[in-house]
Amino acid sequence: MTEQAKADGRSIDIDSMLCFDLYSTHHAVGQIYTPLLAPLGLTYPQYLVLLVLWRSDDLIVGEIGERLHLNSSTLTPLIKRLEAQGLVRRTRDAKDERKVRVTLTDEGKARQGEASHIPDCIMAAFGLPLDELIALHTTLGKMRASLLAHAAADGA
Amino acid sequence: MTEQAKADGRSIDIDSMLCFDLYSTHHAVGQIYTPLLAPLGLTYPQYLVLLVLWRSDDLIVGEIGERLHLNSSTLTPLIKRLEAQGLVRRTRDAKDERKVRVTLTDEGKARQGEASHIPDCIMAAFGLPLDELIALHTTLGKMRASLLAHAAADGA
DNA sequence: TACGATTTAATCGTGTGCGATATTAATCAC
DNA sequence: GTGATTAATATCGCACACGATTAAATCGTA
Repeated sequence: MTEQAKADGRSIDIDSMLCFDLYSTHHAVGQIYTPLLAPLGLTYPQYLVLLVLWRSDDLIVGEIGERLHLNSSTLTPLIKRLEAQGLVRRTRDAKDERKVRVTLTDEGKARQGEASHIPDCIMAAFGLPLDELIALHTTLGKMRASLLAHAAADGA
Repeated sequence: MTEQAKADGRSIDIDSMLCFDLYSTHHAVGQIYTPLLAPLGLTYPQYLVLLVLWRSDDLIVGEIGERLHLNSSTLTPLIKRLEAQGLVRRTRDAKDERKVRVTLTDEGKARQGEASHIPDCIMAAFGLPLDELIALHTTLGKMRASLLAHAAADGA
């Protein structure tokens, strides 16, 4: 058992509590997004891919994967579903045929307008003041960087 | 578009950044847990179920689901996999045959000792001082409560 | 007692996610 | 310039995760 579990009552199992915090808050976010995205015919990961493309269109699969920390085995079928809905096009790069360029269709671009109300809904659902949200963003950024560094170190 | 996006450069898209923070930090936690749990033959959700049972053995499926915010369609197959590994037993409650009681086997109890090094590994990987971790726990708790309240309100 | 409503798990279909592997294209070595 | 290596995407198998539905047991109440 952890040392701090014995030394300090308030920090018992802070590790598993925090992991569970991330796990369950992430789920709770999903429960907010699902009804907002359902009318647009999108899932949350699909919305994330569109967010990336709305910011900078015409990316290859690997570039989307870098931004979202997803690999091709997840992205390929997901992007094909977006293509089946007519929101993006998948075309082989003429210069390098290994690459698949993903570009928004007119309908894919139009979805941005239809989704424009979502950020305010999310901010409202967070229920925290802006400065606290920014602090949270900073803390989670540091934590993620540390976690990824440890994962890479153990894997090497 | 959000109002604060125009007013304050640092808070542009804080909503999607924060959702992505939760999403990707959660994933990063998974990448830390996976190699730690692999020698025990466990996945992270399976480990969470065992954490719950180690704390209080002999729960019904619904009680585990309450604690982890998971429903039976996720838990039933997951617990069956734990049963197939000989870590838990599933028995119908004699008093109320609708309920399935989940209890640890001796081998399931023994896994707790084999997993005892994990919390310290996780704490180290977080890379943040304890007070910051406790503050994060508090913030995420408030956020989760707000998100769930909004989800319930919209659903009703 | 009977019978409709509720509770509890289980099942089904869809959509992520990942590791391992395969496939194809490009590049490097010599 | 050909063979080996590397890079980029796709495929496969497994394990979540959820909503909707189903099935069985129990409860409430007339």
